[in-house]
Amino acid sequence: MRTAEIRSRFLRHFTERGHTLVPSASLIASDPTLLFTVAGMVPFIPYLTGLEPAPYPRAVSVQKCVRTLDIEEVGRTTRHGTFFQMNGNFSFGDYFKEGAIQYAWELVTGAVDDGGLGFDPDRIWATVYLDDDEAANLWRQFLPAERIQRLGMEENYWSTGQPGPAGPDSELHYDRGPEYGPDGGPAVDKAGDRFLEFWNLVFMQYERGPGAGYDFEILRELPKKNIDTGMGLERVACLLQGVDNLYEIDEVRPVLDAAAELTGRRYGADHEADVRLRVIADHVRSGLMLIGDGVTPSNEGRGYVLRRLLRRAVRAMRLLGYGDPAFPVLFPVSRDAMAPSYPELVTDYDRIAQYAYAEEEAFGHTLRQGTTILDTAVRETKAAGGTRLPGDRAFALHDTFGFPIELTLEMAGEQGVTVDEEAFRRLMAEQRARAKADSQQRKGGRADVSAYAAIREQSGASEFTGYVEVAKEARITALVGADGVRDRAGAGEEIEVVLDATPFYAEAGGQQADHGRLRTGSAELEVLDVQRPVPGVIVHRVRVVDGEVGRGDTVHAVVDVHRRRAISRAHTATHLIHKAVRDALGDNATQAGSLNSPGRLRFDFSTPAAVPPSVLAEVQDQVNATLVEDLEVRAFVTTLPEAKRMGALALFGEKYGDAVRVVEVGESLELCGGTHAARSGQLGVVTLLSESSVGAGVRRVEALVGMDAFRHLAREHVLVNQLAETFKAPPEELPDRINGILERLRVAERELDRLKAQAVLAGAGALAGRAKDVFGVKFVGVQAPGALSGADLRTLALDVRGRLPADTPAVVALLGPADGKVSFVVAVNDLAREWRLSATEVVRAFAPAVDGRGGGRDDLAQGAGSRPEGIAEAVRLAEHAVSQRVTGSA
RNA sequence: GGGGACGUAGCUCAACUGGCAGAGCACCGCCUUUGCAAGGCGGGGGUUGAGGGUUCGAGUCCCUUCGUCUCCA
Repeated sequence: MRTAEIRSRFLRHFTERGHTLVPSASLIASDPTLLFTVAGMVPFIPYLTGLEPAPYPRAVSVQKCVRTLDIEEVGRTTRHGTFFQMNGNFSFGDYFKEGAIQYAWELVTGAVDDGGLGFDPDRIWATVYLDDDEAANLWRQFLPAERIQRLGMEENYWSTGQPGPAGPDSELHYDRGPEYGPDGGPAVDKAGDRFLEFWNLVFMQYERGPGAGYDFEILRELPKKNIDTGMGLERVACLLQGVDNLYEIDEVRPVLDAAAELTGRRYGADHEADVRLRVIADHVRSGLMLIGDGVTPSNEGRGYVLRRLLRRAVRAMRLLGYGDPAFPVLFPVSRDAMAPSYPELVTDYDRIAQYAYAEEEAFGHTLRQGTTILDTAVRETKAAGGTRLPGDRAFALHDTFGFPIELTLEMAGEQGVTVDEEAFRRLMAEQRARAKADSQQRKGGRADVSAYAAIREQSGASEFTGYVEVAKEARITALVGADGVRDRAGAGEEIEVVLDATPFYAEAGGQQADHGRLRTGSAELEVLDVQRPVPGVIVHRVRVVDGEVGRGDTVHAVVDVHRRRAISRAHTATHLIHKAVRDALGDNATQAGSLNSPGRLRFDFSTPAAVPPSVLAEVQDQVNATLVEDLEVRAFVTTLPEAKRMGALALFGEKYGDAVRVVEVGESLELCGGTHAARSGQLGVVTLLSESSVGAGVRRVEALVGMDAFRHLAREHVLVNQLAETFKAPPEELPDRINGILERLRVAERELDRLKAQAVLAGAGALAGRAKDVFGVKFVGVQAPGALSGADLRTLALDVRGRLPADTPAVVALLGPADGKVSFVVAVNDLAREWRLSATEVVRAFAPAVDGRGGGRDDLAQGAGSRPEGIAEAVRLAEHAVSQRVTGSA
């Protein structure tokens, strides 16, 4: 049975039994502390923990998941995949153990013709928690007692590790037969090779207290018990397709085969090669799905995990002897294998391919660079007589240049050199420890998020009324200081205020927070920032300007309208720019972030290359044309499916509830929770300031809106007029005029340099003629004419040296006073150096006479001093140094 | 978030412990030459990413900042 078929049967089974079908959430988890959606229940956490009321009593989903914790195991075991799909049915205070077990049994053993999965009931085993008699008894309806086993907390108890819901669970296993291991059921087959676990039913029954591991207290029974199940889609596919491991199911195997063909390998012939092929198949699929959900390769967070997956796949191809770009072959294969379940992969493929191929190419660059560095490291190791590459070299290759250790091992081995792997691993461990220590230290800062959740529990969510009003009477429901919740605050203090309702917009979606004032009968507070630390709680960070406030006080909340409007105009402009950018560059140019501040905006979007000025001009033109039309900005609330039907743009990874807000301006239609201008005409003018790169594949434009834009343009206008005035040319001729001037300036400067050099060198002949004979050495020691810079002096000295016969040892020492200082140069010819005369030594010998210092090389040295009166003495000392050296060595 | 490396001519890169900013390719001109990456001679091209500091002197050392690459979390 194909994987897509199993998936649709699962969904049908539960929707027929009253479950609401919930589409898979994005792999980008809405919880910012989670890197990815790592389990089927992740999107339901708020309902399962009771944080939010569930919108339906029962639900079913097939959730995309990514886990990279066991990335090293991929390909080596049968069941580790970095991407997998979790089939799950959920009950929120509705049915409990009996329903969960019955539904599961019906689907698993139901006949294929009746929409079931058709497993042989005689091969199904169940495990339950030690004391869970209730579950055990329920299973007895379907299974003989000997195929129901009781296991401990390690296997059959579920908890998050935090205080909150917990409870026993029950797992279904399939007996693959004696060829996979001994009899005895899951209890003896801990590795799960024969009795493969494929469905876990979690019974959320209790509330647990704090404690590490399994050492915690059960506080009470939950008033509303929940069901959370997870059936590994790949595992079931494995079983129903009769293949050995998840890399051989229909959704993965084609990639494996394609990789085998590219590398000329036969799958099954060589264990190590098989592992690599499985790694490639797994990572390519994960990469495809992650990019599909809007993750892009980068050096941090999710993007880094993606990058690592893609690079590991490329690396495995290299190790199999294939060095050309492989993704253009492998990705389309993976896309076609996954398309039956995820048709959007086909429509989004251009965008996905763009990132994947670019990443492979970038890694190719890294590998080429690393190869040359590795080669020199190997050469140096050999030159030093060693046969073992030091661990720090291998680590530097990995750490600094991103060259994988496996390739280092392989390529060093080819050149007959081993690698100190132990040292390498030690350095890796050190780096890991550093990063860990740092993140531990950082954790302290955000512990108080729970405090805000508690406020919501107690006082309910704060209502945002700012779409329709900018002032409101409200009540203070909580005050939070640095040390926690408190009752009062006095003048001068900075605290956080939560209201039951507020017109203040909290920073979100790139739109900056409102500022303004809160006034009570006796106090005045200035709002400095507004944030929403947890959903439903809007926190105003304020400074108490005057008086004293307390919890329960009534306040008059007034938004700074001037700032709000300027921000709103920027936000509306962002939508228009987004639309224009997509019109100009294609729909692949999607928003990757934005910032809307008063009168100014920043808009990041993904696109492969720099945007040419002509396109920017086009974008700016289109936006301003929309402003002139003075279109109405319409905001309305609708359902997500309806919004999608209308073609509204939704950002990746954002979490939208059932009701979504849509903002429409002309042809621009976006899901958006921000505030906007009422009509596009209110924006006045939009002017693009710059276009730049944020990172690979992402560009940024910045723009001004309204009066800020106008003032900017006006300033530029004045500036151009000033320039026209200064250069005596009409504005349109300025570029030519300035280029002409620069060219003339360049010519003049070169001429000046030439004349100066001529002047400097004019005296060179005379100076050379004044050479004295000092014990066989031609010596020129003089105060140079005119005020020469150090560089000029050097040129002169070299010229003088050049004029002296090369077959006689020669020393030239020139000193030039300038601005109360003295610079000096000594040049020595080759023959003089053979006589062991060093320019540096000569300089050092006379420099003190002018309170100077200097040095250089044997043939040329220079320096400077601060006492021009000492020049004559210095010249004498120079000559003395030469004579001493010559006579001393003669 | 924490580390590491690198920013030098249009491109690829040199410049030893601080001491004359260079090479190859590309470009322009002239010459030579019917032959596939043609040869010879000559030439232009640089705020050594930016800013500050140390020093007689900084591409080189120190600090700040921007950018690129990379590892770890």
